[in-house]
Amino acid sequence: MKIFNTLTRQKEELKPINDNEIKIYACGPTVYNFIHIGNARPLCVFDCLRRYLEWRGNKVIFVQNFTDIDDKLINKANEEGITVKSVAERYIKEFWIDSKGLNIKNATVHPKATENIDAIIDIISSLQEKGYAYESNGDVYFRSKKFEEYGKLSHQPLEDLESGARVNVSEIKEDSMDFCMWKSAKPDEPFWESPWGNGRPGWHIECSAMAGRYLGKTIDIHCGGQDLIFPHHENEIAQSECANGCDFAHYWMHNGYINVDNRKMSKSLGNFFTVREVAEKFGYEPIRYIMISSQYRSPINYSMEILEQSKSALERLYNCRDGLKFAISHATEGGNAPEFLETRKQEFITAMDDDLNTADALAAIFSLARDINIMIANAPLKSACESALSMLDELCDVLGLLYNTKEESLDSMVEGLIEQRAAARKSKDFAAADAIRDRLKEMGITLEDTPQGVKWSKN
RNA sequence: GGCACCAUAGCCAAGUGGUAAGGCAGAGGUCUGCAAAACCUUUAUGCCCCAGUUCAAAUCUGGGUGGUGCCUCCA
Repeated sequence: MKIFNTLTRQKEELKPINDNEIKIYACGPTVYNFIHIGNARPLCVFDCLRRYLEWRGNKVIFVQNFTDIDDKLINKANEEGITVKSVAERYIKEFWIDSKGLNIKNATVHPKATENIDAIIDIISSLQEKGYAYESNGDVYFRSKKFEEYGKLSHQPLEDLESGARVNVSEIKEDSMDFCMWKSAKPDEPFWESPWGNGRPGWHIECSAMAGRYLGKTIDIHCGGQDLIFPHHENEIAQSECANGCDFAHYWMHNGYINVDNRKMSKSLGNFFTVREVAEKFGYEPIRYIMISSQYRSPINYSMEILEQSKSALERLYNCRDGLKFAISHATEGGNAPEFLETRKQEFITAMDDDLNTADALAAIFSLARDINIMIANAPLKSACESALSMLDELCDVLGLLYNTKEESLDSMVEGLIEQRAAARKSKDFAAADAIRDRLKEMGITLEDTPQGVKWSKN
């Protein structure tokens, strides 16, 4: 499989450190609010990456953290007059609801920053011993200029980053490009004891510490949104590589933004939509579909229109699967797996192997759906249908789609109505038949007449 | 100022040298008592513009135009 590596700015063959085992670290949410659509993209995209690698026979160790101590959490806690811990707990709970709704598989480990303070202190101490960190007024900073490779991920020499910086140089720091790893506690802030006094960790150091603790000194893939390249990931590299003396991550993957009216969706611009509010109107699955329907590095312009389109596109796939299930229940025994299954599977693999081209992979699934629909129309044998169903489910599952299971049974009242309608149709009383069909439609049950009999589905 | 990215039909979106995938929406048809679903046909002689390279360019090169992002918390 080839992956576009931000570090080298080109597609590279993925070569894991250990055969058939891939260690992935994905930066997780800062839990001070509901996640928005922009946050949902890396969640969906890298979940696909993980599912695909697993489907291809790899063991994937996937670590995604929760940032549960941070200025934004403290502000939120102060606003609401509650503790930082309760803010974190609340939004972690909300995160799980959205995450489950989007069909994101749980990571192997979901570490919290506050549960890894010891590891954070260890790495800072080690950096201090090596001369990469210095203490100032109870804060601890990283000496960016001491790390010669600083800027290698964002491909910016330090001087250029510096000249563009809009931050005022603080008297506490030796240099404007130094960044904070440990912040001394202000009154009424949560804190932990440390060699530098009471304080709390900075944002970048927690990821270095947790990646190191749960995945080792060198990991295979580190991923996140493009806006994390600088400074977050650049700083993680500096910290981890200086502390450990080896590569931090071999591959860096960054997803593109979700835009609104062609502008980046972000909290500071205030043009964001939460996953929750969108899901309440359209359901979760169209959101995931949108994330899958284009290549992960290109921008997506969010709109109601694409949500509607995604919903319709999904409907096509659901119809195909329903049709297949109906065919299976009415087919005669026997038959073999049709040849097109393997063809479409190969198309799917080729697409995914090319830097996770989910758009092309999805096209392979739609081609498969067409093949299946044509097959169904020609009274196929049972085994042919069963193997087609399992292929459809298998490929959709790699993309994490078609996960909403519809009800498979009807209550006796509805069954009675369906029988009455069948009788009415037989006696050519179409008015009565249509009345029953309309009534069931209002109840959320759609009837379709097929050569094999009536087919129903629930919304 | 530095460094990047993007521009393909009404909408979304693949394709990065060999003659425009797929989805949504639209049109016509088949099937059906009617519908629904499905299937078939159809919808860009053209991929922002201008030059150039080439037998061949959406794809490569140069120059424009328009838009965006990062350099500050951000996925």
